[in-house]
Amino acid sequence: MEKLGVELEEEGCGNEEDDEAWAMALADVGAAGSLQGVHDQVLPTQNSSSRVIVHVDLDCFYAQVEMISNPELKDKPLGVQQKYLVVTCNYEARKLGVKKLMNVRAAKEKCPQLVLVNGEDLTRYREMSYKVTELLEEFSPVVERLGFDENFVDLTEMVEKRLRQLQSDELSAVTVSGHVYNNQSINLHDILHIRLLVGSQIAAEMREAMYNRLGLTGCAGVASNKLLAKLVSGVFKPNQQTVLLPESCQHLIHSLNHIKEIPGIGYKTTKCLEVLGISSVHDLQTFSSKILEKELGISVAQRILKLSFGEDNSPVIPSGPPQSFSEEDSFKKCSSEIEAKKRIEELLASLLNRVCRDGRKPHTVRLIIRRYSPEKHCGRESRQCPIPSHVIQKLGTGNYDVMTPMVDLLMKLFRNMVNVKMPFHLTLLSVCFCNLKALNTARKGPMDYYLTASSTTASYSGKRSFKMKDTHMEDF
DNA sequence: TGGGGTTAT
DNA sequence: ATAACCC
Repeated sequence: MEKLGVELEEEGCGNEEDDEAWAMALADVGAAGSLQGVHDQVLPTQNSSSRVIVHVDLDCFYAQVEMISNPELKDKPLGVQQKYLVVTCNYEARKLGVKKLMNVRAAKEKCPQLVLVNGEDLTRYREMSYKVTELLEEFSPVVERLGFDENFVDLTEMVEKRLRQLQSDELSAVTVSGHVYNNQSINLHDILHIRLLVGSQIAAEMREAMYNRLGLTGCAGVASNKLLAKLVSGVFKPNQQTVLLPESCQHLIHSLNHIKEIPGIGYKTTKCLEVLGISSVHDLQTFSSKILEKELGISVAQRILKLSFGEDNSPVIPSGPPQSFSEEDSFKKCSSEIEAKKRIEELLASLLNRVCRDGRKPHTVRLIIRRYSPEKHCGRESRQCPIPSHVIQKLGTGNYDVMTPMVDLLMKLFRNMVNVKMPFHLTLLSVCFCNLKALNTARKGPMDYYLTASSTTASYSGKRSFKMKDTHMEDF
């Protein structure tokens, strides 16, 4: 009995609603009579709420979108190119040795028949990405995006609801959809197993809907938290799904060859841990927490230590509409203010279209640059400022030139960062609109609350079509 | 390494 | 404003 408590992560304290849902599910199980033992087994863990989370991960997303756009590309090895990189490729190409983020030359060398399409314009990918998120939101509104091609959904409530609607004699007939991690045996007397199996059925329905309605395939992983759901979703790879039962949690986490494979332990932390002689999950699990806290800070140390045990109490946070819109362009060299201005104008023109279609208004604009350095890692600098309110007003309207004041503003930010009287060498420019507000919230008073609250709730997809009066941009 | 995103400090 | 993380 204690063992069960250990293998469940101690998720954040269950709220009242969770506990109520628990009690109802347990009542149903109890009614099954022969399943009476479930009570004794599960009740001790009730105070630590147990969730059912699915991680949905589209297969080579950009390549799939391209194949839908142009079906001739199906059954051919396809790569999506950004600058000199193949950022992703379909499975035909992978069979022939092409990898993600491979140099175009290396990819062509490995696979001369490789077909390449340019994927620098993310518009269609972004649109399809939000269609996926919105489809998943139909199942449960609690959907968190991770990049363009991954989503987490908290299925806990949906699972409880389905269990409540099951007849007691149907409980023992619940089946899994897809793979069970580690081929672990299912115990239908274990309510945790039952819940996760119902989660696997919902995951299958989600993948079916994605395929039928959007033509997209993907993987899904079902587990009791985001970390485990994400790790398990990748176990069977294209277009399959896997559920993790609690007893195989340690097996999963120890199947990782290196701590850098744990989501949440990134480049910097990995470097830091390497210096401490930590490279395997076991190394991290058994390392002194005090020393770790001193090296990484208490926050990171405690979080990654828990991650190493497969524990992750972070909630699925509904993403809602985006917090920012940005467009960037990288290049070999930009060394004149004139050229920078031209590039900034292009970025801005696309952004204004996007912001306009969103309907909300950005109140802040930011300019980001990357300076050339012989072979150092990134290092970006940025300057931001509020957007003057008279410019904000014109943003949605489509008439009058909002380009000119915005370009002027951005060039001021540019000159604030770059001393244009000295030689410079930039390799990236990016413009970002952020601090998005629902309406012109400049007014104060009781109405303000209602105005902002309602339109933030709306689902996110392209509304409001609009044509720019501004010149040039996407001539080709 | 691209062209995006997020949150924490 | 930067730095870390994610894809």
